[in-house]
Formats: sequence, structure tokens, C-alpha cells
Amino acid sequence: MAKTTIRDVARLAGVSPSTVSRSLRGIGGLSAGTVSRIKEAAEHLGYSVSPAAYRLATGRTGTVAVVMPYITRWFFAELLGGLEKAVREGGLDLLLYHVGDTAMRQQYFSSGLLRKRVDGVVLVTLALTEPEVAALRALDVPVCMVGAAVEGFSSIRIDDVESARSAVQHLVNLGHTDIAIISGDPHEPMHFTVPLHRRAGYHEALASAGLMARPELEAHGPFTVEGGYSATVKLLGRRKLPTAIFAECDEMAFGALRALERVGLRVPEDVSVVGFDDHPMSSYFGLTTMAQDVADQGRLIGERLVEAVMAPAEPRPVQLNAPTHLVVRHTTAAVGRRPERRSGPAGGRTRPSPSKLPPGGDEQPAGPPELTGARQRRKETIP
Amino acid sequence: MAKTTIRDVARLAGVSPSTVSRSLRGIGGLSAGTVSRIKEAAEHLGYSVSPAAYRLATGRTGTVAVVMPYITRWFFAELLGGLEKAVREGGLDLLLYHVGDTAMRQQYFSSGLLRKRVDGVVLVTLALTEPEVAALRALDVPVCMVGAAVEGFSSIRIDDVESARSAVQHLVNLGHTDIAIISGDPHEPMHFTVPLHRRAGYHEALASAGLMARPELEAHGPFTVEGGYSATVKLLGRRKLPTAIFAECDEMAFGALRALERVGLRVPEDVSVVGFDDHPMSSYFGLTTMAQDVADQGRLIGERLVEAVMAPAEPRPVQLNAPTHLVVRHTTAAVGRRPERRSGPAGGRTRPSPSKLPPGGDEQPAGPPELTGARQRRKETIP
DNA sequence: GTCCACTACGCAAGCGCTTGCGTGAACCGA
DNA sequence: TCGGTTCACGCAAGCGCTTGCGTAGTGGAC
Repeated sequence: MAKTTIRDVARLAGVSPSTVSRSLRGIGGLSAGTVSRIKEAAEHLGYSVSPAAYRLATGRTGTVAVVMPYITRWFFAELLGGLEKAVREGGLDLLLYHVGDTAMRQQYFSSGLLRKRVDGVVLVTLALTEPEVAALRALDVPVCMVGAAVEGFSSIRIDDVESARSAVQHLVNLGHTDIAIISGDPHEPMHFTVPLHRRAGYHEALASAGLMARPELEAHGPFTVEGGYSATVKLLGRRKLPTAIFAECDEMAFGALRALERVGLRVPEDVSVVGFDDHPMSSYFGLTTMAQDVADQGRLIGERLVEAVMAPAEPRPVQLNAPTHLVVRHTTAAVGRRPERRSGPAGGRTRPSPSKLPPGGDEQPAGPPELTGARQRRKETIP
Repeated sequence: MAKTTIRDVARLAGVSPSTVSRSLRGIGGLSAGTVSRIKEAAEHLGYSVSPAAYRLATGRTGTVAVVMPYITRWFFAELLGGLEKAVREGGLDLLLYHVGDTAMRQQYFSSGLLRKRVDGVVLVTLALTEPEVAALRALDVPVCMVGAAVEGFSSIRIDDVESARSAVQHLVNLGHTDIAIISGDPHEPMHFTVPLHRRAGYHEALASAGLMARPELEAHGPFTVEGGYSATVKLLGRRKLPTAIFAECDEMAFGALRALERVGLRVPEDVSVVGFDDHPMSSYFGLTTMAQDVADQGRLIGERLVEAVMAPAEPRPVQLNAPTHLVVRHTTAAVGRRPERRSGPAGGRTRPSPSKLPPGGDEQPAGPPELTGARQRRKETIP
């Protein structure tokens, strides 16, 4: 059972291997009777074509690679989920490559680790060097990118600059003038562009509001809770305190909230915070944030790649633009005053006694945090 | 460049393809001069063996599959990260399979989707049926499991029962007698065993403390923040309120904290909460939890699989036991009284004025939450 | 100088599948 | 009834690599 070949099927069906191949491959010119006899025999023997032989004969691997700099971080895991689904539904296998550092990038791109191994590849948030792009082109397979774009490759991305600008504009609209940013380190070795773009959007918003960009309002750290925490601590140690903080991603915003809480600053009364991504925990924190649908981006680019891999002639690359929209929750308020209405103790400020527990009845109709806590929610969608 | 074959190399080096193959493969019996000439030629041409041909000729795929029911959830993403690293370092490729529902399981196991496609597979937290086990054995490749164990397969897992028991025992030790559990749905279709085991540990702890298991202290939900939130809401809607809650995973615990906060119950003054996993955000919440090192489990089982795949004769399967340990933070306290000493506003109770900001100096030595907020931390390690 | 045991390498047969080309049989109209 | 199509399928040549076996060439022992 483990090693039935096409010949076994052919023999059982009383035909030649080539006929079996054609039948299984759905190539015409076969009589209906033969086809069904073959299908039956194949089924009976539990036959499945040997991928290795198929690959060698056709040159097609039926496999695509996804290479990403992180796996465990929310954005990447989420994207991978959407991608896997699309690729699987397209009938392709998904090879996972993690590029931890620049040395590994060398391996993956320059040396042909991917060569002859995949029919397509998707790169996630990788800012490629010229040699890397050249190596990728030499692969001669469709390449898709998310969070970046290169001439000749399909891509999907949000408009980081405009989205960040819009997030910061929200703070401006609330009257804030001392708006800080906690951003990714602009000098990390992988040269991610996301931090750069979001920072640019921050500066754009400031400029268009006639505000000066002041270095003491900027702090860096990795895109993690701890990164946001320590960046905020840096911010708080400086002379001038901001009344609002723009975090380049939600994880950093969580860290910021934590740091603010620890020094006794209230959010949003003392400091407004806006994040970026709409991480699932954001609704939990009531975090105002610029939302994007990451799983959907994975799905879309996955479908695009499947299409390109399957198509006889490679279709023109497309540059997709994923939408973002501001989700206003409870971490932002007009400068200097309390938010208009708060739904319950969302900020942990008021503490009703336990007697305010929901009245009896086993199935209290209290939905998830997002639903019940979204009184003053609002959306603004960007292209 | 994209299609240099072994023959090109052979020609350049002035030898036969078989000699090139032996040389590249490191098989002895070749003169040093020939070897270096071949290496040089190969390098010059940028040659790399065709995986497809290699596979067809040897029957080895150089690839392993990891199949998991979730990708985006923390545990799985984390595990995948450790796994990928180990597998990559072992020189193997990693194929990612997501089994969403039981129908897909059918596909993956019964139909030989994996057959002839991989040299090994690792299953994550999948409770296999007999036919599935049989299908897996029929693959005739090493199989590794995490979070489960099957005779003949290597595995790594924590002791869920004992760890859960120990977590609940912590609550018992604090004097709690009304201890609730929010657990995974025992009747979900995938038959995950983790919720079952952790629930069993909960019951063991109760029993050994002479406490009755009361159904009104149990609520179910998926292993997510929202699952924990809604399960807790159910709990709070019942007649008798618990003084402590054991959440089967940290995400659920986060949801529980949120639900408690929303009804004005203080943690840990009114209700203690203990989670399971030590999710990175747990230190952020000050959550007391039963910690496990998931990435390390991925690494270990990955190395194990590599070993088994590479070995000429398959080594005996091993059952690894990963340790867990209780991390006591700020969400648990003795029943009916305030915690002894709290480090700052960790629970969000006291609100010092902004004047209590860290004194000047740009680099306040305030580490990540874990470090500065761990005054009353303690560890207990389980085998 | 002969014989033998190595050494270092080439030959060729696969691995299991695809596919261009070729061919016998069935089928058509005349 | 017959030549020409069309249909349905078989042949065999690869795809690029590995490997068991065979064999020139080399060196040493006699």
C-alpha cells in the first residue's frame, strides 16, 4: 500500500501507465469506460502519485515557500494563518522559512536554497537589497510580497504612511500638541520599512498641523510589549511629558499602557494612547488603534500566488492595497479633559461594589469586550 | 545558472556524473585532487542538486511536516517557532499543515496526503483516533507528538493533570474553598485532551483538599480571551460567587480578569485568578500562572525528529516530559484579605499623582514588567 | 617481470512519472 | 467496399540524480 506505483494501477486497469497518467491528470482523449476503470483501480489500491517523480518529470514542485522574519509575533502568525489556508485550498504545499538574521538571508537568497525547491515564494515585510532581488528574479518563479513592494513582484500592503498619519491626526483633532511616538528602532539590521513609514506618517501629521517634531518625543524599541514599555519609560524620564503617545504597533501600545499605569498616569485623562494593528487584545484594553485585517492580507496574497503558480503564462504582477481604519475606543480623549462618557469601569477607574454584579440568570447577555465596550466606537476607512 | 545539472559539473571537472555525486555526498574512495576540482566546478557553476531528482533516486524527501489545529494561537505559534529552528538546523524543510476541522483530518490522515511527501511528521495536541494512528503508522516514517502520546511515537508533553492540580493547590493553600474553573469545552469535535487533563487536575486538587466539585463552579469556552470572558460572565451570573478562578490557559485568564473588572470585582482582593502557560502578556497583567516553555518543547521535539529522520536505523521512540512551574504574581492572594505588600499600582488600585514619575535621567533603570514587578514571585517546578 | 590487491573512477540501471509521437481500430462518407 | 479521419491508447525517451558493479590503472610483494 505504501508503495503502489502507477504501473500497479495500470496493470489492474488493464492499460498502460501513460493512460493512467493522462486519466488522473484529466487530459482528454480517453474513453469514459477506461477513465472510470482507472479511477476505480487507483482508489482500490489507495494510489497517489509520487510527488518526487511528478516533480522530476514536470519540473513543477507543487510547493510554495513563505519566508518571514518572525513566526511567533501576532502579525506574522496571523498572516501565516490566512496564507496557509489559501495555499492549501489552491492545492499547494507550504514550506516555512524563518530568516532570523542577515546571515540567514544570505543563505536563503544568494545561495540558491530555494532554487528548484518551490514554484513560488512570498516574502513578508522584508526590505530586500538589490542582490537579493536579483537572486529572487533568478529563481524564475512568481514572487509575492506583503508589507513591501518591488517592481515585477505582486504585493499587498497597507499604506503605512497614510494610516499612521491618520492615526496621529486623530490625536491632533483631539487637541493634542505634545504627541510622542514609540517606534521601532530605525537602525536595526534587517532594515524593516514599516517603522520608517509609520514614523514618516507621524511626522506628516505633525507638520500638517503646524507642530514641530521634537526628538525628545521619540523613543525606540522592538515591536513587543516590553519594547513599548521600555520606550515609554524612556519618554517618561524626560523633561517634557507628552499628552499623547502614538505606538507603532499594538504590542508596543500595551507596553505603553502598562508603563503609564505604573507611574500613575491615567489613560486617557492624562495621556492618550493610540496603537496600530488592532491586535485581538486591543479591544480588551479598549485601545484606540488603526486596524488592519492581517489574515485577509495573507489570504489575498496567497490566492494571488496560487493563481500565478497555476497559470500557464504568468499573469502581470499586481500591487494590492489593503484597507485600514481607525477604531476609536477608550484610550484617546480630548487633551486636558475627561472623556465624555465611559461605559463602566473600562479604564479601571471606578470600582462599583460587588452588589453591581449582573442580576441572576445563568446566561447573562454580556458579549465579548469588543461588543459591549464599544459605545463610542467610530470608524474611518482608508483606501 | 538556474538549470545547471550534475552533468555540467562533471564535464567541467572532467569526471563522470557519478563521481560528482559521490564527491558532493562525501562518499569516500575519491582522490583529494578530484574532490577539490569538483567542488570548485560546482561552486563556479553555482550548482545545487535538484531536490526532486534526489528524492526520486533516494526516496528521501528531506522534508518533515508539522500538522497543527491552530496556527495563530500563542501556544502553536510559539511551538512552531522552536520547531522550525530545530528542523532548519537539522537541514530539513518544514511543511506546514493546518487541520481546521475533522473533515480535514480525514484528508490528511486516511487519504495519504502525507505519503511519499515527508520523511517525518510532528502532530501537535491532536488526539488521534485508532484509524488515524494506523494511517500514521502506515506512513512508515518517524512520528513525533507534542501534547499527546501514542505507543510507538516519540512525544513531548507537560503533565497537564499534575500541573493543573498544583496550580489549583496554590489556591487551596491560600485558603480558597470556592474555586471555580473556566475550561475548554469538553465536547468540542476535535477531542483535545488538554482541557480534559487540566480539568482532571482541578478536580484532583479539590478532592485532596476535601472540597466538593460543584457544577455551578464550572464554565466552558474556547481557549481565547473571549472564551474566558464569556465563561467568567456565566460564572458571575450564578447564585454562588467563587473566591478564586482557575483558568485553563492564560488567554482565558485575561478574559476572566476583564470580566471581573467590568463588574467591579477586585483581583486579588475579591477574586484570585490563576492561569496556565505563562503567556508573554501574563507578566504584564501580573497574572499568577503555571508556566511552561513552549518554544523549548518545539525545539526538543524538532531535534528528536531530525535525529530519527537522519538515523540509518530508526531509534527507539522516547517520551519526553517538559517541566512546568508556578509563577506567583499578583492575581492570587489569601482568601478574604488584601495581599501583604503590593509593588505600586500593579492592580490599578492606588493612583499616585504624576509627581511620582521617575526622577530625571533619560535611562530610568525600570526593566520590563516581569523584572520590576516580581517582588513576591516564587517558583515551584514540577518534574 | 608477473601477479594480486587495492584505489579511483566510469557504466548503466533504475527511482516513478509525464508526454510527444506513433499506430491499430473504429468510423465516416462516397 | 475502400481510403482517409478521428479516436483511444501504447511506446519510449526523458526529468536529474544515486549506486551496485565492473574495470582500468597503480603499487607492492615475490
